[in-house]
Amino acid sequence: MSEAQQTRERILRAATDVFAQHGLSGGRVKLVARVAKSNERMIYYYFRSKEGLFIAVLENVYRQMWEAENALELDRSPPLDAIRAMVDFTLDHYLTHPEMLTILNNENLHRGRYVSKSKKMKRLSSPALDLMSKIYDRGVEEGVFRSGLDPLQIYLSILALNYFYVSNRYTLSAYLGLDLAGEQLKLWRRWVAEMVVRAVKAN
Amino acid sequence: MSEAQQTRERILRAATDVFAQHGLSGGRVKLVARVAKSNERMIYYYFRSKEGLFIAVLENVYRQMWEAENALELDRSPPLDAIRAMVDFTLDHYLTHPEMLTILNNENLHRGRYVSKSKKMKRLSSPALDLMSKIYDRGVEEGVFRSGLDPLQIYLSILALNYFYVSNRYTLSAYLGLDLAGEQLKLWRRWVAEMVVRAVKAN
Amino acid sequence: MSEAQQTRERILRAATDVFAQHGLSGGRVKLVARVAKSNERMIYYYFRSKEGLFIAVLENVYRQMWEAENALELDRSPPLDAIRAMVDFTLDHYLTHPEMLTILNNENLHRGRYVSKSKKMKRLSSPALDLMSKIYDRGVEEGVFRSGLDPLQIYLSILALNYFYVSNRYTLSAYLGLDLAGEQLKLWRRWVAEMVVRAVKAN
Amino acid sequence: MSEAQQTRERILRAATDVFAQHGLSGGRVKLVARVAKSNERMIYYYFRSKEGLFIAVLENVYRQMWEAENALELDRSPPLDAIRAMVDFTLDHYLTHPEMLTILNNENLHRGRYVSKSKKMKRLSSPALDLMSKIYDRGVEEGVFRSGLDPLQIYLSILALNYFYVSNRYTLSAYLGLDLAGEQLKLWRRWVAEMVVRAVKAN
DNA sequence: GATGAATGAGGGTTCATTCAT
DNA sequence: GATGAATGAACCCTCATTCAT
Repeated sequence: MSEAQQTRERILRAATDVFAQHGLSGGRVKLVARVAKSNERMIYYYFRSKEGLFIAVLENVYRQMWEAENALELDRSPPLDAIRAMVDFTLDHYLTHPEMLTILNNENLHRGRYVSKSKKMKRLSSPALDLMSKIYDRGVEEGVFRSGLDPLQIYLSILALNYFYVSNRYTLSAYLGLDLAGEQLKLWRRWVAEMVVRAVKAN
Repeated sequence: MSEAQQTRERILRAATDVFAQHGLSGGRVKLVARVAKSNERMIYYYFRSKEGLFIAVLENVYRQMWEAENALELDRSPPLDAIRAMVDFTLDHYLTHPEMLTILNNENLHRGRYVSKSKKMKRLSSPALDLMSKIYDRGVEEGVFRSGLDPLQIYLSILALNYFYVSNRYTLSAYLGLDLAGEQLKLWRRWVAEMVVRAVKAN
Repeated sequence: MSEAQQTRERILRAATDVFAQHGLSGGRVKLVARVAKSNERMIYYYFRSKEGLFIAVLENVYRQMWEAENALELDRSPPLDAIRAMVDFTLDHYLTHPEMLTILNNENLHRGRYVSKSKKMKRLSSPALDLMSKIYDRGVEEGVFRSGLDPLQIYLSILALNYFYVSNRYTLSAYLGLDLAGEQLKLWRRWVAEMVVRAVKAN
Repeated sequence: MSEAQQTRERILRAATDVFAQHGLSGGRVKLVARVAKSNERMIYYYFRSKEGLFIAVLENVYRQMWEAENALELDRSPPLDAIRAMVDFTLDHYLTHPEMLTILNNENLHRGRYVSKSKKMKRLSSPALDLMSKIYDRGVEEGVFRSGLDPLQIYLSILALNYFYVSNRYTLSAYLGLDLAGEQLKLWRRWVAEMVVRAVKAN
């Protein structure tokens, strides 16, 4: 990778961290420059504006999710195992990419304004959703899943249960007076899998 | 209510809207003043600082949730019906108080920093969680629920499934190319109830 | 003293402290109110404006100096003793009324703008200067002082040597790395008396 | 000097004037920018804050004094002439650098707070004080000065007599109803020299 | 005589951004 | 490709002051 590309990369990574920690309006261009060990001018050179930088970060976050989903190989696993693997994968991805959550929350705050400004992101389609459809169909075929369900809803449920837990752990901890990390996390992982499985299993 | 209190109230409501739409750092004090039909100075008169204002908004959002939960009367409903009512209640509260979601997201962004600065919010305890415990115990007693579950997990699941759907509808719509409002919303409501019921029902 | 007058008095004293510590532009009306255990509105009630308050403080400071000078009884002391008494008096007054120094400095900063706005202060005349004139004349008459000197210059010298020392002790201490209080102060007192005496004594 | 340095210099000069005329809290950043023919932002670019700017001004004032003192060449003058030269030098420096007085007064107001924040000013030592020590020692050696005096006191006396006169001329003029500039100034210069000489001269 | 509520103007400071080199 | 200097607009906040009661 050329030096120039390295600079660009460093800025992008720094921006991901900064926006993840402070949000879009709270994230300072100056801080990005400092974290990236570059200078502000370079940010404008490579990304045109703060908004441009944010969109690049957004694209990167989505792309990483997309690539990770794409790497999933569950075509031949038994349907129930595949479902459990999906749960694990989702939770792990959120835990290892915490920046994703806050950056997506920011997008929600702005009602998806920046996603729609990106040319790259027009309908990436979700590999995981496609996968879930296949798994579900196979499960029904094999008689382990009950028919008539919507794979989208199953998929969204997995996202929801994990997203909420990881995203809200700080306020929930404060509100409920519990520590949601550690042992609780393991229990939650098992509980989510169980919920989803019970939701789809035949009889 | 005195005129002074009305002014305070107007500011608080305006701030709730503004912070809900733009976040904490994106929310402008000037805008709050304009929306409240007051002036900037009064904000500092009543709330000391922008941060003080945000904390007041946060307290208000929590209090409203707490009051709504407290008004729930499900002590004598059949356990399964009570569960379904909880799902409905949660989803409805989120839909009618959309400001809650973004404001809580902001709190999560800052890792609960402002909740912990509030004196009023130290452990409000959640009436809904208590209620869920009672419902669950009764359900087990009556033999309709299977035993050995954690009411907290059941409760969090209801929150998660609804929170995610309402909070992320804009990015999900864009990402998946669907409209999650309208008919889809009704289906989701039914699906959440079904998931939770299946998770807790005896056999 | 009526309650009303007490309030006025408390405000005036508080203002003297506040202006002495922070200067005119640095002194906050709010702080004066707090220190006086009253409220801002009362300040405007009694003094019309911040400037009016400052002028009242200024008048007070001058009046106290004037009264103290007026109480000096040195008409019958031997001239040399009288001179020494003047030195002591001046230094002591500065030490016991440190607010005077900063408030006068402030006046100097503004080139005497506020003195000239006061109706009460138009030419109070200085009792101490008059006294010095008498002492000097007597000293010449008695042959202990040399003739041809200007009592004003003698008087100003006493002021200068004491004013400077008390007023600048903080910066001088920092600049020269010395402690000008304590023992040094005693030596200075003696030195000033000696200087003045040597300046006026015949041969 | 580079253009950038010129900008910095212009701001510093402007700030010296503004703080000298209005004090620290009375001095407006906006005014500094206007006088410097620059803009407010540059002040923060070069000096970080209003306080930083004030400290820079303070350092500059001290440095100028230090340099001027350093340029004094009185090693070979007859001791009495040297003393008189010191008096002239001090008075002239105050007259040509009137900003020094108000800025130092401000420092005194704040009890030397800003001097102690400066890294550059930790003990510059005073060339003039060193010089005075040498002059005094030589004077004693040559038998023209009486022994047993403290050069610091002699030096401070010169400062005091001149500082007071220049610094307080506005209030004194108003208070005493005199004009202290013009002819009076010449007389004062002579008087100060005479006082100091009489204080140190043998017999 | 005393107080809480309200206000406009302006305070210092920081923001994202662009100009030169 | 990289950097220091410069900028205008806007930010949060505080000021002295006045309006009602």
